[in-house]
Amino acid sequence: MSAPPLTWTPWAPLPGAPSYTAIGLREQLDGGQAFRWYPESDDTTWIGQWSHHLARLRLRPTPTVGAALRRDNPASPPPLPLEYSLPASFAETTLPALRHYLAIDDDRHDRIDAALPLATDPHLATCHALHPHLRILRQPFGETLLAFLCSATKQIPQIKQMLALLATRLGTPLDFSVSAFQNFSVSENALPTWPQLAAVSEADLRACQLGFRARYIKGTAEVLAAAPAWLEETAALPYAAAKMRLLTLPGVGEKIADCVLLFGLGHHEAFPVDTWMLKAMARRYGLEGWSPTQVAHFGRVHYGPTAGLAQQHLFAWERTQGGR
DNA sequence: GTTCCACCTCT
DNA sequence: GAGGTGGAA
Repeated sequence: MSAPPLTWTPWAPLPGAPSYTAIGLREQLDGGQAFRWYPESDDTTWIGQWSHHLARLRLRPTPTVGAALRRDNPASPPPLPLEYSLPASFAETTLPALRHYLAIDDDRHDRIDAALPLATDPHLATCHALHPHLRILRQPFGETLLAFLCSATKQIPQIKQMLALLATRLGTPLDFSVSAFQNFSVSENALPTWPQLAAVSEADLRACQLGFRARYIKGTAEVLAAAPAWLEETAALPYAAAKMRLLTLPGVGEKIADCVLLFGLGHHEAFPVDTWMLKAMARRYGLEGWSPTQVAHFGRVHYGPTAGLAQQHLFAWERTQGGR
């Protein structure tokens, strides 16, 4: 009855996936959208989880000769194709799930990317040039809600730590043996579902280093437990109506609602505004003194259906280049 | 309608 | 003080 040993499929190209630089792949997987991807030995190979899935991604390894040829321009290595490796016994279902998660062959992403107002918005064009292939992930709704309830006044490494603890202590084991994992930060468990969260005490949640967020997660779990179709019904609503429902949950304000709407429900008109974005829009767009709500409104009006992707580009640039 | 502060835990 | 929210002033 013990889980089978895990064997990985051989590394293979991921058809339809964009090419990334190491920096770009890090921004894509660990830049504030998702919190369950970990680099392996270097920053070109990552292992990550979502739902009951586990996957590895890497940049196609460069031959040594290639590295030598790039010696003249080491600061900007060329983008490399993405490769994947999956648990062999689940590859048949995980591969399509991975493609969906990464929005590969998603013409909606391609249309939105093409519709970004790069010609009339020079700063956005600068940001976009830094990560031309950055895309909005398509993450499971319930997990996205949990992740961003953890995110209040926390940095990415701390959010990842909370989610890893939640999975390890409260989640359901995956069908893999523990020894399969090469990175200790990767939990052998899925994240706890909302029914599972409703069944544990606030004290158990606090033991996952959630702090005051434990009360919000417990409260949200109770709301969802009292209305079993809550997530499903919310997922069926358009942006504004889904947002109103999310805002009724304890611990969900406008920023977290917009993150969940964008990363978990694919509502690209969402424009999450945190302190980084407040700073970015004040400095780059002259919005000094504007409130977060006002900046969010500006973003939705200015960028329309491309607001979510534009926000991710502006956000990435501000965090990594913003000192200039 | 806006502003201020407590809320956990760690850097 | 931190990638926020809720309640009070």
